[in-house]
Amino acid sequence: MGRRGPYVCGIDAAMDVVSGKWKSLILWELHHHGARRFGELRRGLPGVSEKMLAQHLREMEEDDLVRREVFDQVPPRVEYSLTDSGRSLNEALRAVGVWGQQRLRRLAEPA
Amino acid sequence: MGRRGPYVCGIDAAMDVVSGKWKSLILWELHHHGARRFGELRRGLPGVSEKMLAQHLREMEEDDLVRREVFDQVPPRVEYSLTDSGRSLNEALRAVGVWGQQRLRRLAEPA
DNA sequence: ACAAGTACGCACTAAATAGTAAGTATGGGG
DNA sequence: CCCCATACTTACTATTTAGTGCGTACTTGT
Repeated sequence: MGRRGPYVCGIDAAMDVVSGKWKSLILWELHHHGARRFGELRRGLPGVSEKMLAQHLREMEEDDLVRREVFDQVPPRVEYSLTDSGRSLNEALRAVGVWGQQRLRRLAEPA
Repeated sequence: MGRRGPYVCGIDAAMDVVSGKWKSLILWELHHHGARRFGELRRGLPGVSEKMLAQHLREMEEDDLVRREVFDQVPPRVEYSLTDSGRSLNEALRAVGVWGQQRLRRLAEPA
C-alpha cells in the first residue's frame, strides 16, 4: 500500500501513517476506551467494513501504533490497544481535532 | 473528490481537508515562505505534477485554507498565501510534525 | 439441525486518486 | 518565425483504496 518513506519532513512522515479513512478514528477509539476487541471497534466506527478495519489495524500494527493480543479461546478473542507511539501520536493530533471542531462550527453557522 | 462531511468528530473534519498527497506540504511551504507563485510552489515540492498542484490548491481555496490572488499581467502572475484558517491549521499540525520527526529518527536508527 | 457470534482472509468489483502528455493565450528574445 | 516562460485545463491511463459477499473453524443457544 502506502509508501513508508522516503519522507521529506516530519509532517510527511506522520501523515503517511494516519492517512487512511479510519486510522485517526481508530486511534481515538482506542485512546478513550483502552483495549478493544475487533467487534467492539467495528461497532464503534459506524460504516467501516470488516475488511478495511482489519487492513488498517494490520498497517497500524506494522507502524507500531497499535498492539495486538490474541487470547487462545473459543470463540476467538483479540484485543487491540495503543502503543506508546500510538498514544503520543494521538496526543499530537489533539490540536488538529480542536481545529476541526472549529471548522465544524464554521460549517454549521453559515452566517 | 473528498466528502466535506458529514463528520463524526473534529479530527475527522480536519483530516478531510489535509488528506491529499501534498496538502500538508503546501501548507508548510506557504507558511514559511509567505506568498508564493504557482511555479515557485511546484519547484518547492519535488515530484508534484502541475495537475495535482492545481487541484490541491483549488480544494484548499474552497476549504478556505489558502487565498488566491491574480495579477493582471503578462506573463500571468498568481500568488497563493495562507488564510487565518490555514495558518491555524498549520500551527495545529506542528505537534504532528514533531511526532513525525521522532518517527524518522526511529526509522533511521534500527538499533 | 441450524443460525449466530467470533475474527478474520480472499476474490472480485467499484470508486477515488494520481500520473502523462498535450493544448491555451500572451509577449519577449534570438 | 519559433521557442520559452507563465499558469493553468483537458483527456486519457494507471495505480491505489475501498466496498461486497462468501468462506473458515469452533461453540453456544433454539
